[in-house]
Parts: sequence; structure tokens; C-alpha cells
Amino acid sequence: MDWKALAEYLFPHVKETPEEIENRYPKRELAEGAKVTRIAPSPTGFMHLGNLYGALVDERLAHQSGGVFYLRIEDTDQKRSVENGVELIIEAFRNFGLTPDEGATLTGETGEYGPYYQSRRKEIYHVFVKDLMERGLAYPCFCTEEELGKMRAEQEANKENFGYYGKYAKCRNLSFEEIRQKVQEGIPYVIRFRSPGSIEHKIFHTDLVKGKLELTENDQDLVLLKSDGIPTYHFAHVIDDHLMGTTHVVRGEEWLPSLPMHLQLFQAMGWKPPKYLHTAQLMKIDPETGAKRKLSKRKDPELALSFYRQIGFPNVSVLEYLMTMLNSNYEEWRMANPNEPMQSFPFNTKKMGGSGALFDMDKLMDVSKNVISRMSARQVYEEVDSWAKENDPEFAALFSRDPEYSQAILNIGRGGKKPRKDIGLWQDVKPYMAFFFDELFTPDYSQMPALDRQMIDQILTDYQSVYDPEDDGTVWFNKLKEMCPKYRLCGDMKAYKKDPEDYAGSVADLSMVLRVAITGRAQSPDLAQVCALLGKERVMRRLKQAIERE
RNA sequence: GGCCCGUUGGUCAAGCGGUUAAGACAUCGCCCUUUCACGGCGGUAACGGGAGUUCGAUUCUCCCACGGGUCACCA
Repeated sequence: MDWKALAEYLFPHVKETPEEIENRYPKRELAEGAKVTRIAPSPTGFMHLGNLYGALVDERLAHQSGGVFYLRIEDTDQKRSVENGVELIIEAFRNFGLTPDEGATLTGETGEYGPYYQSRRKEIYHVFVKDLMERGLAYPCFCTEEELGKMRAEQEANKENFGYYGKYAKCRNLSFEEIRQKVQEGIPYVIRFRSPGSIEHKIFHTDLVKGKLELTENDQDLVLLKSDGIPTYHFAHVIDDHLMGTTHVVRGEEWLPSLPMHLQLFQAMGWKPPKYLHTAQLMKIDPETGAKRKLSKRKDPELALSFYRQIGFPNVSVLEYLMTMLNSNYEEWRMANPNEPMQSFPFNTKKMGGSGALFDMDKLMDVSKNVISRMSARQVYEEVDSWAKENDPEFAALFSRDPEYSQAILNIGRGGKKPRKDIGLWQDVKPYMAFFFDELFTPDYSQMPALDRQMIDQILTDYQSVYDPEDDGTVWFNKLKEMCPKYRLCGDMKAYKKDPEDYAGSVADLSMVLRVAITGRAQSPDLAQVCALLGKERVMRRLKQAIERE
């Protein structure tokens, strides 16, 4: 077989040589140890937690080492591509502060190693395919989907390995004449790699996450170019990551089975493969079957990044949670460095776990409450404001009507050593502070303590003449204590607990009466501060309103 | 079915031949406390099974079981 002639016959339009292409992609000039990583998503319409998980590793690896973090769009599958897919990708990463240094952008691309869209690199792939073919390492395959299906059924029946290899690789040894004939008949074909491997051989490889691996050599004649001339992921990965100078490839462990294939391709090309980090999968318990399984795009809406945004998790919370999964010592570091930016954490691939982790919403919530408790009232205000504008415009209007008022509310119990942790989601803010707004004040008087109605009303009446908005917390509470004897309530909790029978109740009941009247519910932040914010007029009105209750 | 990865409490996880087997979340109890939210203290709770190597295995090797992934002209 004259491979050179065949290559020329099938790729007459390819004039460039591999050397010429390589010269267009010079070695990057980076400091020793600098890592080049990339995120290479497909524009399928939405970004999910898995993308972010990997991207976080990519970004940290690159920027922690003074390297480059770039974005390449893997749009080789036009069937699954979505109109504004690229914008969604770029926006999602930007929201999370993972901005690539080069690659695809909203307006085009930046960087010297492009094009960064695989769909724009067709000519490049063809040069290398032609080269492989000239060396007898690639050949056209005319098998139809139907034939392949039949083959698979036969393999299943014979309990043989599936796939296109050995004796099943029917097109492997077609003669030039046969090929020419089929091409002239207009039969579509793909270009396959002629695998020199055998499953009798083992290969050894060290993965940065999984460690030492013993894998079976690849013997599959994988498709390099689809019938439309566009490369498969496998081929594009090898060509692109070589030319673009990627030093570290971070991807999910579902890619592990195709690693031998990729390694074989790198070898055939005469290139040094990058380091690989095959990250563990994010899992969940399937609510229907009760089984642990990989998080799925289709079945699990909580996987979409937009889901977290919608219910109002701060991006930082999601990032911090992912980081705790990525590096288990992150939590420890965070406790020791509560105010450091996440970027100061010494991220280490050695600390990455090798097994799949269940996604834990409770844990995320806890992380988020801590994240938010560390923010200033002003920060929280701004985040809530922008979240609410998008997701709850009605509340947004109330919330932003008086920014100082809202911030003062958010400031209750904020800061200090033991800050309140009421908010984990921006969604939580509305129920938390609703009673501060007359429009949302829907009192539940059934929460009143078990005292006589008459007594409760008396307390509410009396308090109106006692209340002074100028009182500070201590004075405020002392006044409540002083009121107690009149109703046979005990002003001293310790004394009350000793002999509860001697009293009708305690100052706790009295303050609960006021709390329910003023906030409309049994739980609230510090009542004195609440009253101070509500203002005298509103407090008085609510006290009266409570007396008039049904 | 073949190939591959994994298996420490409910969850995430330290551990890398000798430990009372960390810590976090969740859960339970107590304390603090005018409610709640914090905070403090404490409890329940784990090395999948079997061989082997070793004076000694959670840690090393093998087998099995279970879980997961993968076997496309999708990535």
C-alpha cells in the first residue's frame, strides 16, 4: 500500500506540513514549574457543578504556579451545541471569578495559541491526520452505523470485547483500489487510527490524583475524523493540548478508560503527553433507587450552576464548598485564616481524594452560613439587592427602599466573635427580616405564651407608657423586669427556675408577649435592637394592633 | 461481559506498619441564654469479607464481595 499516495488522494487540499504548524505554536516562555491548564467545555447550554469543580482545580494550578489558564471551546459536536452556549460558559466562569487568561471571549478570542474554538481548527487536524496516514497509522473506514451495530451484537453473542479492532476492523486492510472505488461511489467514511496496541500488553502511568495506574493497552482503531471531517474529542485533545502547550489536563475520571488511547496517540505523534489529573466524580443518592450514582445533567437540576444562583447561594459559598471537597485540609486552613481570600490557600493536588464524593447540601449550607456571617452588612445588602432584583422584584423594591434601614437590620448581631448565622441563602433573607416591613408583617398571635388574655393585654397596654426608644439594651430589659411583679411574674430567671410554682410566669413570658406583638412571631433577633430599628411609632402601632387581635 | 477506578461513622474525610482511629457536617444531650441564631461541653457512630507478609495490619500483597465508571462518527 502506498500510504503517501492514499493520503494525497484523500487530502489533496492539505498543503501544510506538521512542522509548519508546529512552528506557529512555539513553546511558551514561562518560568520553571509554571503550569498551563485549560477548561474545555462543550457549549451544550448549561454549566454544571462538575465543570466548576474541575475549573477550580485548573485555575488554582495555573495561577498558583504563575502559569496560564485558558478557555478552549470544544464544539466538535454540532448536534449538541447551543446557540448562546459560549456566552453562558464565559459568564458562568466569570461569575465565579475564574477568568481565563486567554482563549475564547465574548467578543472573539485572545492569545497566541488559537484558534480556541475547535470548529475553527479543522485544517490543523487535517494536516496531522494526513501525516499519520502517510505513515500508515490512519486509514479510511466505510462501515455504516448498521454494520457497526451488527458487529457489536456479534461480539456480545461471542462474549468478545466490543469495538473496532483486530479482525473486526474490516476496513483496516482495504486496498487503494477498493478505497478509491468507495470514495467515487460517494460512500461516507471516517478516518481511523491504526492502533499498534494489544490488550495483552499493560501500560503504566502515574496520574496526579489516582496515583500509579496499571492499564491495558489500547487496541481499538478509534475514529480520528468523523465523516464530516471534524475530529473526535480524542484526536482534538491530543492535537490541541500539544500545540497549545497544556502541561496539566484536569478531567473527570470517566475519561480514565480512554487514557491508554490518548497516550498511544501522543506516542504516535511523537509528542510528550501532559500530566493528567483524573478527578473523582461528584455523586448523589438517587431518590428513586436509593443508589449512589454519578450526578447527571438530565436528572439532577441541582447540578446546574443556575440552580445555586437562583436559590441564592453566594458564589463564594459554592466555591468554598467545592474547595473543601477538593482539599480536605481547606476547612482547617479556613478556620485558622477566616479573613484570607481563598486564593491564599496553598492548594495541593496531593490532597485530592481519589474516590467519588456525595454532594452534601447540608454541608454547603453550613459553609455558606459561615461565608455570609463573615461579610459586612453592606456587602450582604448589595448581594441581596442584586439577587432579589432578579428573583424577587417585589421584595427587592421593599428591601432597597431604604438601604440604610435594610443594612441596619442586617447588621444586627453581625461581626464580633460570635456572629449570628441566620442566612445561608439570599432566599433566606426575606423570611428572616420580613416583619421589619409593614407590608410583609403578618403576625401570628397564636404564638403568645400561655398567660391570661387579660394579662397579656394589660402588659401590652402598660408597655406603651414604659417604652422609650432611647433606652439601651440593659435599661430596656431592666424595665421589663420591673414590670413583672404587677402580673405575678418573676423578673429574675434564676429565682423563677428555683420555684416556678410561686409565679404565674417569668420575664421570659413577658418579653415573649412583646416579641409576638412586635415581630409577629416567637423568634427574632434581639428585641431591644429590633424595636430601636422599627421606631417608636411602629412599635406603638403594633402593640395596639395586638390588643385588638381576634 | 471486557477493561478500569474505588471501599474508614449517616455524609465529607485525616491516617500512609504499632494511634484511646483526628476533624467538619448531620444527629442527640447538657450548659450559656428573655426567644431565636451563635458559642461552649459531651454522647451515639467507622476501618466490606477472606487469605497472606510481619513480632504487629486501617495502612503492604492477593482473592472475593459491593459500589462507580467506561466500552459512539458525545464530550
